[in-house]
Order: sequence, then structure tokens, then C-alpha cells
Amino acid sequence: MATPKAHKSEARWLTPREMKAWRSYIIASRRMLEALDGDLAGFELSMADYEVLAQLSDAPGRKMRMSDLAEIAMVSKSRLSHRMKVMEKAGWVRREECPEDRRGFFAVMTDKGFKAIEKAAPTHVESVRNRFLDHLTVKDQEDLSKIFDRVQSQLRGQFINEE
Amino acid sequence: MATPKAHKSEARWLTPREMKAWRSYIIASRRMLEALDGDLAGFELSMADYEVLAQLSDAPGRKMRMSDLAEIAMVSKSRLSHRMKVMEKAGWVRREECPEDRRGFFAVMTDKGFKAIEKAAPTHVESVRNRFLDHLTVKDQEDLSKIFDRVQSQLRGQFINEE
DNA sequence: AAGAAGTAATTCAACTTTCAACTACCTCGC
DNA sequence: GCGAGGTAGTTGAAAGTTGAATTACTTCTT
Repeated sequence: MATPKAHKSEARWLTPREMKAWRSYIIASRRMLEALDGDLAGFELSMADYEVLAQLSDAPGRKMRMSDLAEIAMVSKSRLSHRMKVMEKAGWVRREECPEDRRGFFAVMTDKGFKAIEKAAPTHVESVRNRFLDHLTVKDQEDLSKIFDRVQSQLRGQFINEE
Repeated sequence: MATPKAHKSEARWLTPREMKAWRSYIIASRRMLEALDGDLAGFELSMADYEVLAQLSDAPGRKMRMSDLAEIAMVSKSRLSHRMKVMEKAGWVRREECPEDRRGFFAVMTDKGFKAIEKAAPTHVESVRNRFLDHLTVKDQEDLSKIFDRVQSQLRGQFINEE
């Protein structure tokens, strides 16, 4: 991050402690996520695809409306459409028309898809442990939950770019 | 994340506390990063491009070898090459041959580039505060640093996929 | 019951990222 | 001082992502 050489305006810079926290967090996170993705690669899955399938596998009937799935898996509708096409080709999911709302579709997980995620899940969980959770005490876990819940709850709309 | 319905093998699942910590962290992080990217969008910058320019602006002479820049900005060489082409077109950087090693190039930040990052920096820092640091106590900052330093230091090569 | 407005999902075009191949150069051992 | 192997950086093609536009419906209002 640029350290401000000479500044006219009053931009409050970061204290060393803030800087350290921010950089430790952001760098370790990036690297850890990379590693997790790497661990999933052997199953032909990215974290994002894993999340989609995992959410779908938890849904009643392993079946869920596209929009709902997009939302809880935190991907855009457009992206989900594209990924579904790929996963459909792999035989992991299929689309099913929704009789109640003829604009709508269900994403449905196939048995093959369920087997695929079932196979990947233990490795992924081990991976999350190895690379993250095992380095946290119970206290750390609780602190983190609190911190990030706070972060997320404050994460609405401020700062809509004024440029 | 898939909860394992019925498992043959001994995969140790996550305790509710672990689950909570993991999900709070991963979801809040994703959303926060999105927000930070949004805040930078008004300056025609992504976080990744910002990081590249910020690192370059901190280098002596605002000048740095491509590989070194790629490394500290945490982007691949290939990606840096491509982004440099874009930023070069924007007049923010230029390439300069390296006399000591004729394979090599320096990325050099132009005055225009420096002005661009200088303009974006205060907003970005405010943004990092607003969306993250302001929700942490000093203790939190120190805890986070410790946790993520630990995470990062343990992040070498275990788990090279055995599929 | 008509039509305006809203919503579900997909598609298109632009852009970004990745991966592997490639060029050009350096370095080391002999 | 030559060739084998390594390194710096770029390129091109393929894959992924985005956001706006589009299609096909539904819902709301009167």
C-alpha cells in the first residue's frame, strides 16, 4: 500500500498497528484462498463451484431456484447461468422447469453431482482445518466470528462512490 | 457448505463454533472486498491494479523490475504484463529496458500515474477504515495480526493434491 | 382485463485471467 | 567459449467474469 509521501489534505493514514492487521489479514487470506482452491483442483472444482454445489446439496430435494442458489452461494445470476452450463455438461446438475412460475428454473443436483461433492467434501473440510481452523483457539474462533459479523453488519451502502 | 448427511469414512466435520467462525470470516471478507473494489471503481481502479500502482509508487524512483513487482503485488507475471499494457495505454506507467539484464524490464510509474494513485489513496484508506478497521479494537488488531501471521506461516505445501 | 412495471433467467459483447508456449537473454560447467 | 539449462518477460488462445440488454413471463393498478 502506498505510504503517502507528502500530503496536502487531511487523509488520516493508518497507524502501524492498523497497517499490520490489514496487511496480515489481506495477504494471508489471499494466499489461503489460493491454497484452498488448489486443494480442490484435483476434484475439478473451484471454491465458487464447490459452494454452489454444496448449497444445492443441502437444499430439500437437492433442488433450488436459480436466483436463490445464486444468492446463497454468493455468485451473480449471470455467473451461475454460465457455471451451470459447464456443470450440466459434466452431468452434475440439470435444469428443471418451474411449474409455479414459468419464467423460473430449478437447479437440480444429479446423483453424479452428489457423488462428486461428497467425494470432495472431506478433503475440502480437512483443507479448511489444516490451512485455517487448526491455527485458531476456541477463543480465536469466537473473536473472529464477532469481528467479522460486525464488519458485515456495517457493510451497507456507505461510500457509494461520489467521484 | 455441505453438511455430511451420512458418512462412511471418518472425516472430522466442523463444530458449530468452527463453522460459524469460518463462515463469518469468509462471507464478510468476500462482501467487504467487493465493497472496497466498488469504492475504487470511481478511479478506474481495481484492488489488484491499486496494489500494483501502490507498490510501484513506494519503490525507489517509482521504478521496479517486473518480476519483483509481480511478486510483491501478488499477481502472476502474465497478469502483470497484461495489466501493464492497459495501464500503459492509460499513461500511468511505462516500461524501461534494464541495462544490467537485457531480458529484463523496469515498470516505471509516470507522473500521471502517481497523480492517479495519489488521488485514489485517501479514498481507499478511508474505505479500508470504514469497512474494516473501524470495527476493530486495538486488541482485535493485534489478535488478527497474530492469527493471520500464524495462518500464513503454516501455508506451505502440505496437501499437495493426492487425488 | 389491459397495460405498465417488475422479475427470472439467459445471452451477448467486452474485458480479464490463466496456462502454456515462446523469445531472448544469462550463467554455469566443462 | 560453447552448449545445456535456467530466468525475464511477453504472447495468444481459451476460459471465466461482468453488466447491460433481452426474452418471457408475472403482478399490480386501475
